[in-house]
Amino acid sequence: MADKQKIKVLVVDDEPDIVEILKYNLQKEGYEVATAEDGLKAVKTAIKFQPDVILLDIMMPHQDGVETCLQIRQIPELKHAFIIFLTARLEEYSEVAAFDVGADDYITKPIKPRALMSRIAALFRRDSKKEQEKGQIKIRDLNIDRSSFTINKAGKTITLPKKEFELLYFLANNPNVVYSRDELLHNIWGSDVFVLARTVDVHIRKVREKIGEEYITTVKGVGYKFEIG
Amino acid sequence: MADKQKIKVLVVDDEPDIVEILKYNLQKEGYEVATAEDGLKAVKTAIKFQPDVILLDIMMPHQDGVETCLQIRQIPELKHAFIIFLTARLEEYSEVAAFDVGADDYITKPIKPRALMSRIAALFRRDSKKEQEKGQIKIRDLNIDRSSFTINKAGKTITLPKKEFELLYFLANNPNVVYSRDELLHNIWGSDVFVLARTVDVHIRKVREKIGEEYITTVKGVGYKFEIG
DNA sequence: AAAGAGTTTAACACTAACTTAACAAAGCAG
DNA sequence: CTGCTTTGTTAAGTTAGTGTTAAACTCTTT
Repeated sequence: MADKQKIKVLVVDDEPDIVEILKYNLQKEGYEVATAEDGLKAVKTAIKFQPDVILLDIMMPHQDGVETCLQIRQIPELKHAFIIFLTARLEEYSEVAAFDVGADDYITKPIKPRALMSRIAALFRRDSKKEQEKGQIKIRDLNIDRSSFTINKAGKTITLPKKEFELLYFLANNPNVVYSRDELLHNIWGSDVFVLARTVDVHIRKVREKIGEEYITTVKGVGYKFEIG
Repeated sequence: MADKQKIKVLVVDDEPDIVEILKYNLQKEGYEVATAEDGLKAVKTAIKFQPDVILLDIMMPHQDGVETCLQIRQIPELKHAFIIFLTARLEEYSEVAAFDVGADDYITKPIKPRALMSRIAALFRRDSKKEQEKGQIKIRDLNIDRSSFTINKAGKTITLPKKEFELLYFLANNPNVVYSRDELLHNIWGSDVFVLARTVDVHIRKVREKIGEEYITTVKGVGYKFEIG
């Protein structure tokens, strides 16, 4: 998240207005942006530009988004790229078809830039989690297992609900680092969700209740951290 | 949270009720607020007030929000300002038109104050992250770690409360420089806080108590400094 | 449409942290 | 040394921040 500046986004749409709006907003957020006006040019540009994210309109002249997506997915250098479809609500491409073709997400027009930014950010949140690969954290006497949403402590297995688990997982993954409630909300709930910061307190409470008080400590006026060492 | 006071928001709507609600909520969150009741007055007020965020109703007498937005975007001093449109759902200004005109976001009425606050906060989140780029100080036999608000000394880890940590961190960051109590208050408590200078003494005491007497020395008649070399 | 788990909000209780105050000790000028 | 000023230290008062519980809401399942 810290190196958002370097993330490259390719915007593909035949309507110059939309391209401009998206480009403006993306650049404002610190992304590097390239554009293309149809599917054929999109593929060429993508090869040169090596984008991390491709925003792809479905309805385009010459070659539509679905076909373009298929082509891009064939190119080894672009396999890591996220592809997000942009669809007018009336265009009845089924969502399933879009995902079938290798898209990572889709957004219906009219596009709210804030929502779009959130989704892009979310993609990288998810991705960075994948990079951690393990899914398992062994820390102190806890064994935290992402695949089953369980904690193992001294032979006992505790299953946590989603949010509680994510909270513990996030903190345990960054031990000894203090996170404010807002940071925790942003990282776990997502940036497009509007919840009170105090919600975090309640979840902390539940986690402590279930795993014990000795792991998560409060730094008053700042936030919470997972204690280690 | 400490520097939120400085963020200025201009609320523009022809319905006094809405203006009041927004003003009340924004002020409660620590924003500085100005208001205007139509597009023409909005432009004038904006020039004087130099807001960081402008909340702009679309349907207004005399001059609507879209036109107003266009004008504001022409003014160099206001180019950095975030513009958020407020729209009734039934007003059929296309969203695309709104963004065309240079808006950063839009929110449909009825407005949930909490959601609005979250969005505004989100706009500035990136900036506040930059401040946190500070990190670790190694000085004498201390290891001062901002991310966890802890001091490590000879293998022992000490967690300090916020103010005490900030005090030590500030002094250690400028070793051998003497700061008066007022300077410390200004730099750590903030320039707009009214507390007695002697409060610093007590915090110095607590820090000395926790890390030892040998680091912070008193320069009588002047203030305190972190001793080194 | 009722039940139930998960989540969020709201309300009240509690305490660490902060501030103030008050007195003791130390430094300094004469 | 004596009186005055500045700082140390402790304790008591106050507040902001957090803990805690319960109720409300959402979403899914039956």
